[in-house]
Amino acid sequence: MLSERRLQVLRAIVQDYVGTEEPVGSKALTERHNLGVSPATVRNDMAALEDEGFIAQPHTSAGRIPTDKGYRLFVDKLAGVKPMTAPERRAIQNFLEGAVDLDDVVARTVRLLAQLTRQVAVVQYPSLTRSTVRHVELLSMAPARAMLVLITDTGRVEQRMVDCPAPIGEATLADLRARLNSRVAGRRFTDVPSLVEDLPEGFDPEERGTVSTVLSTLLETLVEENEERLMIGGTANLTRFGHDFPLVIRPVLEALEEQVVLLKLLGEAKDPGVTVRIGHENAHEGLNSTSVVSVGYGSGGEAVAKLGVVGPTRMDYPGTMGAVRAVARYVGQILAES
Amino acid sequence: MLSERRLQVLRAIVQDYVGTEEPVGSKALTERHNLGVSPATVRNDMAALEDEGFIAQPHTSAGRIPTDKGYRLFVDKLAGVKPMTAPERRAIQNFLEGAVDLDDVVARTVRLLAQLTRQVAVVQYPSLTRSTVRHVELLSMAPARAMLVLITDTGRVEQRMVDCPAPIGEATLADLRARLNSRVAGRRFTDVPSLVEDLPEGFDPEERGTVSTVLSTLLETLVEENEERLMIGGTANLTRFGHDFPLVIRPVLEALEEQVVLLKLLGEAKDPGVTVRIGHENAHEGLNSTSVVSVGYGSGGEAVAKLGVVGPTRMDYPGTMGAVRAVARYVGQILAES
DNA sequence: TTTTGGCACTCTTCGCACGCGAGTGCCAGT
DNA sequence: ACTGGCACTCGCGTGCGAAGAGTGCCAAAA
Repeated sequence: MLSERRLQVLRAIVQDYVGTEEPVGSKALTERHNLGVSPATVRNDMAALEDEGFIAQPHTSAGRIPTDKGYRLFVDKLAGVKPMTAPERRAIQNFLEGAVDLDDVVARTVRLLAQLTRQVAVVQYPSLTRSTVRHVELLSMAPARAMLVLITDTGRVEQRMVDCPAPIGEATLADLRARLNSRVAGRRFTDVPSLVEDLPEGFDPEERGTVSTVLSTLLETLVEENEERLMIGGTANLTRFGHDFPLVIRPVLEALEEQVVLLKLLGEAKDPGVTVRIGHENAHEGLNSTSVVSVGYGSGGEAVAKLGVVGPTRMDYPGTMGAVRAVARYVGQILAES
Repeated sequence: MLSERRLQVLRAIVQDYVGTEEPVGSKALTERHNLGVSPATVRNDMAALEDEGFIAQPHTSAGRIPTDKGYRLFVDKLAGVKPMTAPERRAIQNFLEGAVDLDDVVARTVRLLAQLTRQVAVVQYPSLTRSTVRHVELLSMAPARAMLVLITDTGRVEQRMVDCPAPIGEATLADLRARLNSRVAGRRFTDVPSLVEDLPEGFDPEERGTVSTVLSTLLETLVEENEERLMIGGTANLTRFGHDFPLVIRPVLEALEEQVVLLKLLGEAKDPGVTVRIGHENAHEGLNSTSVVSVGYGSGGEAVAKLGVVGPTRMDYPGTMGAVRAVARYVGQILAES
């Protein structure tokens, strides 16, 4: 087990390294933090910490830098979440309240997160399994062509063209719309398939083809709606990665363009609070030199989506976690109001 | 005036520099291109080209690199557009044909462009002044709350909540929907305001407030719809910018996040064909070391939006222009079909 | 007049040696 | 268990010299 002071030394190393971006040595440590012991003692502690794998030295005779494992310990045991100051919280709230619709909320959230953390922000659109259908609309576009519009309780709208096997009359369409809505309005996505299963039976045989075409399109749309989208921003902050960044930045940019990767990344975090994944803890290897700080957010008490930031492992964890948590909280409020 | 051979020298310099990314000297030039003259002659020509401002040398006693003005001449007079090969064209077509809806078309186009040109791709969503309204839908959400859904001929759907001053009945809503559609369906965005101007007059006095609220929301939505959106991709290709890129890449990333900037950028290109803006020709100073190759595309003969790529001034102009033109052409086809 | 070969000159780049300084590890002493 | 001292290791910056690429200019040839 590591003594209390050794943990303090680790904490000091992380803090200094995050600040200076340079390997930190024993002497500098004792000067900047008053640990009450001499450099020699600190050296012993550092040697122990290195044995345990919490810190490492880039080359012999250079200072130490924290390893992923070191950051992990720091995050878990040595540092809390740094709450936002009152003015910051007000600024967040004000900025988010200016949003006019869902897209705008997400867009503003991304900007805000990127600005607060000076890192790359990722925000998932709210939706998914807990979503319910608010309304389904059917419009006739051409004799054998209809448009299906799906509106969800989170305010998202999805449309799809439906090519019918046979011409369809306005009356039938209106009838179908009415029946459809009476069954699925207010219901969860996941419940819809079983609710509409027997719907074609209520129609004339020659219309059933059309009805089931419409229904299967609806089901498809629901599934696609489940495949969540997300928005990213603040990629310019990637330039903060460090001097060696040309090699690091490329896989990160590639990963950020693969929405699938990001969604998986956010999805992995099951923790109810703020989740931190450090360096190699990220499954995607392009992100092995980054840390991801994420948290769920949602309108009610339930989390309906995730948001977070991607930055260098050498980041200000307490501050970032604080910002992410605060933003999630206020976005939740905004969503609940609208 | 510049002699024919001097232009050939400039062309050779541009080609070599684009290929090698290194300043090109007189000797290397005569070796790689058989100009039929000696290095000394080429040196004289280079001196003349430098006097005219087409090329420059980074330091004394290094090779020459083209200036923005040099690239400009190259693009205008010395190089044509390199057409895509037949297999490439087939690949483009196949890839785009897999798209399921408008978003997907745009997304695929971005990927395609980024891959073909190995640069950052920008695609504007089709829409704008020539767009027409396909359908307007009104849904009751709560007693005094309605949802307005706007569907355009390009397949885009926009929705907006409307808070009414007074409760509104289903019947009134249906009535309004019918009247609204009979007036605006099929009409251009720009014509809508005058078409609905006198609509409230057909309603009971106590309903007029609600009606005009709905109408003004509709007009707002149309305006916002006009503010076009765009999608970008291939940012990982920014790492191709060169060795010195840390400083260059940052303003570019910042510019790419400002959709307004990009829209202005694309909007500036009035040329009916492929437009190339080189280096300082770009108004936004973050993009002063990039070139933008763009072109309009559209479903019919008319261009409804733009697409293009952003890359280093040192780029393969003929190839890039060919790729951009080809993609625009096939996207137009796809849009026309759907 | 244009082209060419030659030549001197300018700079950048690279390798190398050197010294400095930060930092380490170890050990003996408190 | 902590501390001070000491020898050792490297990385990093500096200065110098050689190499090489490229230029500009000039006088001769076409």
